[in-house]
Amino acid sequence: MANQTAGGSHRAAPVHTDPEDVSVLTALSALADPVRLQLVRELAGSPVWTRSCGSFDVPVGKAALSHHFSVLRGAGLVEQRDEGPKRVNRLRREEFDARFPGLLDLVLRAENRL
Amino acid sequence: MANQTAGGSHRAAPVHTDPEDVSVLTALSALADPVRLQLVRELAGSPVWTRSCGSFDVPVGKAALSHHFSVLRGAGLVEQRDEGPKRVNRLRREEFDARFPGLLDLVLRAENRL
DNA sequence: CGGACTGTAAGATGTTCATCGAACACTCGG
DNA sequence: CCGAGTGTTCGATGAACATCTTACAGTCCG
Repeated sequence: MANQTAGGSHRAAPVHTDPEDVSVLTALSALADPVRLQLVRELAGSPVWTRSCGSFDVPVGKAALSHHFSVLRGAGLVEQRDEGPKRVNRLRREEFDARFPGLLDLVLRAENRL
Repeated sequence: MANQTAGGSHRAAPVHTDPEDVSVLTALSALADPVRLQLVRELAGSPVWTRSCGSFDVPVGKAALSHHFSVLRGAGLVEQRDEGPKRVNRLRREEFDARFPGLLDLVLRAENRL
């Protein structure tokens, strides 16, 4: 019957935090980690809603990966949506940029090595 | 004979890091701490070279304080100079801003609660 | 249904880091 | 030279966190 994108999954919906409710400290802490930094960067270089959690080339297991995405959600950086068995991601560019102007741009600059 | 600012103290000079040599990760990590955030903010609101390390109203002992200043120096955020028995500080606004445009401005905005 | 795939949850482990207390170094004024 | 003031270093402690392993909960396909 109902398809994935349509009806709605029976899975617990991911908890999202509005960037407006995020403190500077939380935002900086979220970005101050090599793995999460790479996630954000890869995400920024991909079309929206195209990357599932497992599609990232990071050197950690899926449990840790799940944790990192939880942190990114809590910082208002990433939005997630269930699409069949996968959970696809979107970088909340505009919303996050409205709350912290220039921060994402800064982090995404190639000049900024690790 | 030689006065403090002139001759040069016999004390170990503080180790400074050029903002140009600082990674994004280091910069974000340095700012992702409540005590250091407060130090930077207080420093930004004071004239240059007027604040000694002990003049900040932070809820930590002097040992921890010394550590935090070390981190801030390592991130290219603060410059220190010995002035008599005191060590006075300067926020490296322009230099840091050249390396990470907008980051300091963002952190100093009053709108950004802790 | 059963199995492959994807992600989350819980518990254990190890490391990093913020903090403190105490000892030390240096400067300056009596 | 001594003492007050200022800051650093060292060792230890405790908390936070990143990670793993294992177990579990969904979704989809045959």
